[in-house]
Amino acid sequence: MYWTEFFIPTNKEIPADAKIPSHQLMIRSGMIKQESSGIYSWLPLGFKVLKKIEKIVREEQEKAGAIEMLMPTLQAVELWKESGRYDGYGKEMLKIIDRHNRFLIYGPTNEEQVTEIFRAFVKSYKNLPLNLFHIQWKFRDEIRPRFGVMRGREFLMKDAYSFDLNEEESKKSYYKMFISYIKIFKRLKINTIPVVADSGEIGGSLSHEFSIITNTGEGQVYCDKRLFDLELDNDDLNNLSDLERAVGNYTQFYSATEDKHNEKIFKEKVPEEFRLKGKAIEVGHIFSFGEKYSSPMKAYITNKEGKNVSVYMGSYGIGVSRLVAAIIEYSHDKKGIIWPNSVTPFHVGIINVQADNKECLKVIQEIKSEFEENNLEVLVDDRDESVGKKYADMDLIGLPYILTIGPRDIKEKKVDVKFRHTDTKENLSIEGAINRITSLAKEKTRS
RNA sequence: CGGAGCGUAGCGCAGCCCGGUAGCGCACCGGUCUGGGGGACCGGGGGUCGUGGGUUCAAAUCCCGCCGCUCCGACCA
Repeated sequence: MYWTEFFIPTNKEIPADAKIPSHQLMIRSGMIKQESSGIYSWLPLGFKVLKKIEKIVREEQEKAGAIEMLMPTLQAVELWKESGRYDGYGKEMLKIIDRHNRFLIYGPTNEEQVTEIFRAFVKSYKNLPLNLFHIQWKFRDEIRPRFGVMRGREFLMKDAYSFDLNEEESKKSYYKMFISYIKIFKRLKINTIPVVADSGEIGGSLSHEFSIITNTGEGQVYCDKRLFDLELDNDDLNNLSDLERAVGNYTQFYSATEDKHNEKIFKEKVPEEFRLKGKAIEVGHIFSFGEKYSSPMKAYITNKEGKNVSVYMGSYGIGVSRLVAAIIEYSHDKKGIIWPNSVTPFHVGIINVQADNKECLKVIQEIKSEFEENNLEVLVDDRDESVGKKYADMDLIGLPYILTIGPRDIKEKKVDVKFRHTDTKENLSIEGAINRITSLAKEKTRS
């Protein structure tokens, strides 16, 4: 992709309304544009990242046995009255009246909807377990939206819903999702902390939040750093005891939110060098809530004995749009964003020092196609701008590998390579640079 | 929802207190020179001052209503 043929409206000025780094950087790098309080357009660069995160989430959820579908954004309020949540959720629900004077809501979540689908089609224990997920826009009419897409009113969320015959089976589904979440966050290169959580409005007994620690989150979290070094074996875990062991590996370490934190236990359990406390951004939340919805909504299944019983459910959310901001909070410097390879909008940025130098353009085109043959995405800054501006913009939008092509170096078939992650530069041969970056990018994109 | 503040060119702001027909930086357009970290010079374009009303000979400026946005607090992926 050439910069002049794409659309990246960058801005040098820090927008007055944006207070936290991710919000400022997303606006300055032309990823998003605010349309209303808590409502944003996703411009091409932001959209690319959003889609990449979405893809990773989808792949991992499917590996864990969840099946993708799509439910509508608008829901009839009747379902919410049936579950008893209509009053509980209250003003956060955006209500819409259609021309027939029917009340609809822009869904803040989909437990009711999916339960309705389930009860319409599934009648037998033989069809269980089942886990359905979708990635859909939600709307919660927050009292005070803030921090850009971190706490918007409209947001993209992956929500999965599990259906099981009984509590034990349901636990299995829950643990599978727990492990799947660990894998997702690993691929996104963010350290998340699973914290035992209140289940809030969703309700239920077993619940974990997955948070990342940054300077600008909301609410304190305390944890044991050793959590971050844990490795998952890649085997598919299918029986409860294996799953329990894998999850237990994580939950054995101390982690607590402010309200549940116990300084004494913290100090007993966690050696000083592993103690970590900071502000948390919640990026995922999983719940097991049994019959909370299936019972009032009569989502019954027939068990082996021929009896009708309420299905056991759980729900599992990931804030996809929030993750874009969360990753930036986690990975940026004064100059701009630093994307992990797995979600970067382009892997390689190429700066053309002299916009009208034909020889440079030719070399760039060759380098570009070679990267593209290796499935790396390339953005060539071919604008007729000063070099300084091009560097500043490249750093701002956060591409991991930045090549400088200029008349000085191409005579010797060399190129300057900047590694954004380490903020280091090397002068390499063109072939060497291509090989090096290709292997680095692939290695880091996988894992 | 309680408290505070803001709305003037695409962005960041000054002007408002003390009323007299709107300004700065960046961005943008044309040109010349440049080009290895936001380059220089010359020449240009662009604003119903959020909106409705009131006071006044005269309102960006004073008064009232409305709308929008932001910040601090209580709530949420």
